[in-house]
Amino acid sequence: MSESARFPRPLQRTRLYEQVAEQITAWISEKGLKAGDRLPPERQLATSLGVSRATLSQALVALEVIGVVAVRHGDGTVLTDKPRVERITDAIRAHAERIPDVIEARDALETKIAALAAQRRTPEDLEHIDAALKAMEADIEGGGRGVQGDELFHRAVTEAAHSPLLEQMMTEISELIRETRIESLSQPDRPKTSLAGHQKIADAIASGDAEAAAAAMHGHVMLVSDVALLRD
Amino acid sequence: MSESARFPRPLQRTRLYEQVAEQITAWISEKGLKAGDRLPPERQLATSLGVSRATLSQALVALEVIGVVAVRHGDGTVLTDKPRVERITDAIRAHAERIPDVIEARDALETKIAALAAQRRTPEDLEHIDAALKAMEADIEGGGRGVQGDELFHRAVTEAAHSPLLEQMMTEISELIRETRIESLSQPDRPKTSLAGHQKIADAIASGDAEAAAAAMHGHVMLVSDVALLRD
DNA sequence: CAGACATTGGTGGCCTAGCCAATAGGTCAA
DNA sequence: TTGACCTATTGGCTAGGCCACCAATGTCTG
Repeated sequence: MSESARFPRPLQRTRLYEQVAEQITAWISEKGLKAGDRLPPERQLATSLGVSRATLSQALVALEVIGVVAVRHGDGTVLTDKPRVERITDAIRAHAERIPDVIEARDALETKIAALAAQRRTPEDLEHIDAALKAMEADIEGGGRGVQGDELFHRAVTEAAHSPLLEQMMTEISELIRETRIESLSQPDRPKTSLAGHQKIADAIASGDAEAAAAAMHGHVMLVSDVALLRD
Repeated sequence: MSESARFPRPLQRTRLYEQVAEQITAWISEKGLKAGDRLPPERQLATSLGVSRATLSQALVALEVIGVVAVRHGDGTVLTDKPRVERITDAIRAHAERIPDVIEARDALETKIAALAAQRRTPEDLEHIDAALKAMEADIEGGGRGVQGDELFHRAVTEAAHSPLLEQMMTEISELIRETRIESLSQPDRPKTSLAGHQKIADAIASGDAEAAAAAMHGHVMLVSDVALLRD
């Protein structure tokens, strides 16, 4: 190889790994690959792309940083669905544990999300929300705290809003929210109260009442807020 | 180390390049390096970090993707002036131009931000807001569209909210907002209307009325929304 | 002397070759 | 069935080398 000197350089100082990364993403969407699907082994991919393993590795690092794939030692390279956008999370955590900040951000995002969900939810969305509600209920009756159901519920509502940007932002702070969530649900009787709050939100969304949904969500987040603030 | 058996799941899959990247960033902030400053040559850095050049190269790719450094062939590795998190921007833009999504996200964030600003603004914050207002006014009277003043105003309000997480999120979508902003202010008479809206927001913030500030901001964002939607 | 050109040292880009380490899945004995 | 073990497969990382690029310096020419 290496007859590239022939071309007058398309103005771009494109690094090889960038081209490789683009080809890979193109290949992914072309093949319609989804989260969990595997990329070919590095050695094979490298030869089929006509680059060295080192360069391919750089491309994979780039894709990993962006959050497109997850490279697993000894296993393979797997497509990621929920990109690891932990940058913000890390930044915040590194600075200081600021629970109130998280509450504020959550309130801002989820209130709007609830309102949008009330307007846009499809029957499928309502099913998901209901399923999450039932899961949480079952867990609590069994003595659990309903943490997983709680998370499912909020994710279902977020998806029902059908707003990619807001969903992305929720994903970014989801990890921070999780911490406050666990704390909140650890309070006695809190799970039941929380469940009731969820039901109220779900009802408003189901009935298409955006204002009521927003209000219910706001109240719910504030409830969690109280608890979180107690620990200071 | 390596007593990770303590935790059932964590399973530390730290890739070498990640550690290297962290060490480099640590070294950067430790040395207080700024944009334009140079990192040591790869070979030197590699040996001093005790890794191969290939691994160091991966770390640099990661940092390049994040936007911390720019690697220049034949010249060296230079710190970038934009430690930005353009991930979202890129992701959205790559997918499709979704103006409505931006409006929604902006509404969610800025409504909350306005409310917080009303409660937390310091005298300095009010000064900044007022200065932005005046700048926009002067620009418009001079026949301009007040784009810069508009941006200044929203940034000042965001800072007045004193909420790092929300501020971070605003930064992330600021570029997307800018596009809609320019479009909106291109409409005849829109600059004046927009200025009036800003004044209303500023007054509410100054008087400490959170609800009024939120309502005013919401109305303002919706105004922009109308315009943006017109172009479809 | 001034400007164009060639040289050179330093830097990153990319490759080849190879060994190490983790994982999954099979085999076989208890 | 269960558990320990083996092994093929796959990624992780290193070493060493050659090439391309850039900037500064030196050199030649007009």
